[in-house]
Amino acid sequence: MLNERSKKVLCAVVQNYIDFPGSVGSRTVAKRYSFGLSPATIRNIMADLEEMGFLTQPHTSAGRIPTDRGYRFYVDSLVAEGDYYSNIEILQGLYNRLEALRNNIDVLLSETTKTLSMLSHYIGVAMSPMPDISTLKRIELLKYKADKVAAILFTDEGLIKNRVVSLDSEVSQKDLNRIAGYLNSEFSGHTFDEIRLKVIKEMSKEKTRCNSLILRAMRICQEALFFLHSDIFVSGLSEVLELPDFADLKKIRDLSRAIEDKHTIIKLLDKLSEFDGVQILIGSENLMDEMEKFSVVVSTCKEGDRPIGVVGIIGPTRMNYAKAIYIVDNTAKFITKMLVER
Amino acid sequence: MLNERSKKVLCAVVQNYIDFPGSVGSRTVAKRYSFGLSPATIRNIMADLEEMGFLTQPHTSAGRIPTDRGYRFYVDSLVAEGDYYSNIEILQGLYNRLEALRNNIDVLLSETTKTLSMLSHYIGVAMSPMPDISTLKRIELLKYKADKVAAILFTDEGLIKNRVVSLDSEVSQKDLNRIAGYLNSEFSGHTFDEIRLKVIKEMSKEKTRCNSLILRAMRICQEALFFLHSDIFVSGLSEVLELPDFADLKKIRDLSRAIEDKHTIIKLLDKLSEFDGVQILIGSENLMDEMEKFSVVVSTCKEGDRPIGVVGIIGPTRMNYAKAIYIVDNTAKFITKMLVER
DNA sequence: ATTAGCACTGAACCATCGAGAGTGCTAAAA
DNA sequence: TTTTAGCACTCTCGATGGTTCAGTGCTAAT
Repeated sequence: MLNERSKKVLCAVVQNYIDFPGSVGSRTVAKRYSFGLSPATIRNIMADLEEMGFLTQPHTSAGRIPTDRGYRFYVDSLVAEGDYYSNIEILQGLYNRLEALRNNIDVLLSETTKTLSMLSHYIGVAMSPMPDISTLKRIELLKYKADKVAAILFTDEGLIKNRVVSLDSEVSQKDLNRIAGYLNSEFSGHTFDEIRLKVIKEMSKEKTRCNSLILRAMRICQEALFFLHSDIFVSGLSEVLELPDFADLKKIRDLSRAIEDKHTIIKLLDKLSEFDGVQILIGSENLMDEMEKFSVVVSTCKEGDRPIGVVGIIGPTRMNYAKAIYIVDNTAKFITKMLVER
Repeated sequence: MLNERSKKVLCAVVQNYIDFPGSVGSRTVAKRYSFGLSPATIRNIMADLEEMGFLTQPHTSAGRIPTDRGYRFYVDSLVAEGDYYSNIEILQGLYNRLEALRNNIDVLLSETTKTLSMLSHYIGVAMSPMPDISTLKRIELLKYKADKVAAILFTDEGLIKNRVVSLDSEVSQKDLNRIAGYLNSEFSGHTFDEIRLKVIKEMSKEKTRCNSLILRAMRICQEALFFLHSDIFVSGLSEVLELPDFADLKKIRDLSRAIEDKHTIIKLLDKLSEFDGVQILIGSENLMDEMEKFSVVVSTCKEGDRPIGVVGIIGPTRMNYAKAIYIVDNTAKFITKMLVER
């Protein structure tokens, strides 16, 4: 459908647009990339590419700029060729700083976003695994105040969460230990989703309602395990505001709305986390109105098949994809190593 | 130095500028605020006010706009008169939503910032107490992996923090309990600052180095207590971007740089937290270059004399101060109640 | 001390114009 | 048949200039 020559021209246009702001004309392409073709020929090809939806004109008599579809083609051929960036030294230096934080996953992820945004000059994002599908490793209950208990949740993914829950009556630490023991024997090794179901089922049993220990245990679970959510970290908005792409206010508003709506971002990243390797969504592929001018490049850190975190970059569709892919890929691998070895 | 009439004119100009964007001229003041004076007289007064540094002209033959000093005078007289906003019902409705979160201070504060920004249409900020001056109530050590321990720190302010620390050798939970017991007996009731000093002192003692239990305890403390920092929550950037004040890119960049630099914001809020009641910093009073076009309205939640949290609003200097003060004041009182009753 | 009157100022808006970049089309060349 | 040169055309962008308008500062009268 697209002959070799058209492909080359398309990629040249996209590349040039990424490298230099401003629409790209036939003359530029003919000159800068040596096709041995005259501007007129390039013009014809570009007209064809426009017809096919890879390029568009901001206005008659301007050059062409890529559409989302154009970027997609470019990125796909980039990935196919494995033609990324490469200067590992710079990365390594920044990663070293993160080494010291490996014990505390939330601090690690939060700092990782800063590193990502520094490296890429785009927005860095990172997300801890979705609690719903995380598996509980252990729960500990510590008496906190007379009728409050701090529940410490450990997951197989290495997350540690603490939540305070209120009880209807005072309970001794000894009783709490018994309750915790019971909960661990029942729920350890199950995902939070499963546990929630079990709790609901258990609560409806006659037997449970009579056994005050189990009843208490279930109540605590209800409060402690519901409404858990992924932690998400975002940083580097000020980086992208320096880019010429963000000259207009509307775009900035959209972006800031999008990144403040953590819930939606979490869903987006979660959906991507089932795949392996670097995933890329370009412009409207995001399926979020506010994000239609932006691209997302992410990779999921996995231990076996289980996601243990997501890292990535958000930037304008006119993004240096080669560099972004390279950075995200390496950062994900680095974080994976740190989290798995932990 | 400023006679009654000048004061009134000054406040009228500021009020008008806050209510309607655009510089305010003598005619407007004379008309909208019934002084019984002609525009010409107002003009003279305004010229005086400019000379004294309360007002400024964007350009000759434009109206006047307030300087930071002008705002300051206005705000001071606002506070002196206790002349705030008042429709408590709206607030109450939003606060109810927060009630459910009272057990978990970080979730509470994070949601509070959203409420603040929704109410004010400016940026909401909230900060947990500075760990340095928080007092440790209890420390618990839970075995996490072979050579890792999760340290759970409880403070008198109601914070719960967990950190993972690495050990040089495996330690049993029983030993950990002994270590925790020792640490609690030694450090409970002391601030983290004090504890850090004690740890350093202890580490230098010959006796310590020989006692492997104490040595371990100190090592754990070192890792767990150092580099603690306040949690800070910020939200509502997209709200302020809708304001006409944020038409120009430079301002947006400054603001986003300022709120991404959490460290500096923490220092700023910390400095303000020693005072009681609503504190206001206008424009350049912030002493941060990036913040010179913005104002901060905060109030510290205290239990007795001890700060247990800071809540506030960041917005343009052209801010509805009466409303902002009202919102911050009430929110701080509400949060204080929730945290203290906990 | 206050005010009316008036000349003056500078931003904002609008229309116009020329330059420049780049196109599409046509006809000639390969 | 494909490629290219040539040319008319289109649209943006920046500069220019005129007009309007809000609001000032000053002066002289009240």
